[in-house]
Amino acid sequence: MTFHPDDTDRKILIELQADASRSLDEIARAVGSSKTPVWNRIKRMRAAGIIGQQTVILDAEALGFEATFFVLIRTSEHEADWQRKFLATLRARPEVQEAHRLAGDIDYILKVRVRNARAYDQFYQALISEVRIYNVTALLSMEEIKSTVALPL
Amino acid sequence: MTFHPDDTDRKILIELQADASRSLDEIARAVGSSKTPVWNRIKRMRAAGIIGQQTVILDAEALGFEATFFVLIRTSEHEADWQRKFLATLRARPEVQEAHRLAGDIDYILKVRVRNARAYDQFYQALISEVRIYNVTALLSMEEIKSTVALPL
DNA sequence: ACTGAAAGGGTTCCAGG
DNA sequence: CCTGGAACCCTTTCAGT
Repeated sequence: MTFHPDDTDRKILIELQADASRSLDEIARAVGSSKTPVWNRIKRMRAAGIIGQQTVILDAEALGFEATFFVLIRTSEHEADWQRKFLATLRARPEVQEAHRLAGDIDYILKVRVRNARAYDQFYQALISEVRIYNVTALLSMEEIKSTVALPL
Repeated sequence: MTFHPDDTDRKILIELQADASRSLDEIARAVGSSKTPVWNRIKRMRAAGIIGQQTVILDAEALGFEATFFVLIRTSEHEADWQRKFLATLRARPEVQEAHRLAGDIDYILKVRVRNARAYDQFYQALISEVRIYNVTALLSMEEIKSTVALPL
């Protein structure tokens, strides 16, 4: 199930991660190949789902999203039904940018991006009214030191 | 310093976040406008830094990045010098996808994406050998429930 | 598997309303 | 500030090596 990129594939992925707006010609030159082979490789990796969504990174602060919270959640409920509802809630809430189920005594971690602390409280109230949660700790980010979606290929 | 997108700007940003590979014509149709005005708005927002990097989301699992850790860090050192070195280390390490300075008794949180637990340990050993850290808790992700970079515009 | 070329479509820019 | 069009560049495909 794992994909094993060769050297050229890996270089292509690095280039696309860094700047997906460049032309095929530029990418081909950067990886030391030419248009058609690069195009075929990209097409193959797209079809295989290795290359997914093409998107644009927006300046969250400039657009007024000034508060990021990491939310640590402990629950006492572990039935399938509770979990299904919890996951559906998280996926439906656009302010939840990341959600992970964890090993260990904290069960879930969320990354929540909102305009301000009040918006976080509204999210929090909505969440605990929809599903039973045993314990919540919110960590407020004061400064985003680093943020990337690039994999260290 | 905050940018106030009008309705059309906001629609354009939503479309670009969802799929930046579509043509200007398609985006213009989706937001109920036409090519030139949409092009001018995108150009303006790019120049202002509202629209940043254009990138591609890769399938981390398929490429063999099977372990994600959230790392909670407490430190006793708060001098400018220590902090400068710590930040430089984080920024230099490609396995660190996110790093935030926090309010409260946990000082930093990192999101670290690696191939396996052993690679995490190598990162951890390198980190603590470069900077003094008082206390570290690593939370291991068992399941990525949700992951998006889109802002809830 | 790569090269080169050709057709169609897209981006970018500009004149005019 | 929008419309429409023109020029140029890119993507996509295909035949040939």
